[in-house]
Amino acid sequence: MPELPEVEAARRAIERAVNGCVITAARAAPDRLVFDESAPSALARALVGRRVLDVRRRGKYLWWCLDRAPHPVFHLGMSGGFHVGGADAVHLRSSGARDSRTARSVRFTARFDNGTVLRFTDPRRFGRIRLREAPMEEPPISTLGWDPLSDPPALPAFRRALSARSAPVKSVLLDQSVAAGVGNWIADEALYHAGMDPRRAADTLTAPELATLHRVLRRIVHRAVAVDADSTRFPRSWLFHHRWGRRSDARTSDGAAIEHVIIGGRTTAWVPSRQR
DNA sequence: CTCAGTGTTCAGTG
DNA sequence: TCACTGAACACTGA
Repeated sequence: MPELPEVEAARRAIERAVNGCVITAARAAPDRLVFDESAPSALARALVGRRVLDVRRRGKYLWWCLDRAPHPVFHLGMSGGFHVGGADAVHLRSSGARDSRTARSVRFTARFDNGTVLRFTDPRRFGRIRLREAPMEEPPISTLGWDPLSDPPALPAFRRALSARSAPVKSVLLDQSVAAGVGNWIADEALYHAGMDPRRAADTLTAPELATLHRVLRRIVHRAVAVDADSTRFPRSWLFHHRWGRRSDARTSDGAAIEHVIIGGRTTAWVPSRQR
């Protein structure tokens, strides 16, 4: 799930549930991949007793500003997600295949003094939880480019960034040091609505094309965030609803053929009859 | 059984 | 050094 809109939806849910609350307990599964150099025990130690002053996001990274450093920084990877529950709302150990699968993928749990329980799940374990003294000033967050929601680029900056790159425009959009938070489906969606061939070298785009892409990218992100990243509420006209179908016969809602190519190592859905 | 997948990083190349 | 490409990572579901 996790591109910018999903992470922003998670940020808002967490903020709503626990802003101003004190962490009363924290448990991290022993998992090198997820926690890396911060031992799980160190993570729990740093969090318990701390108050959450703010929940912030930039690109696909989300972090909690506590009343004392270090602060936990989260990345959802390919399959990560937060689950917010009241003291008795979530029974991850109850019966049912789905629940036990979810329970198995819990990598981190925190309890708060208002009874809320927050769980970070990630079956595929590409997600990351790290401690940072000053998240904004340190990698990886300090290396991120502009955020299309909270820090959108002015058109001239957008134009400069793209016209300096010879890689396919799709790859440039996915570059987090350029557009933080843009992921595979948002890049495809933006290029589809901009009528632009994703394989084109970014430095061959004309000024009007760049202006269109700039506008469309912001619109997609805003719309997705406005519905809390609930894809069932994305506009029907979006490529999103059709890109996942069987590759051979995928079509847009009005019948245009969807092709799939690999660009920058990622499957790219596009409509050759509409994108030049 | 095989393959693709809403992401990032790192080694290799030019 | 830089820009770019492709593989690796780990696991699930189609």
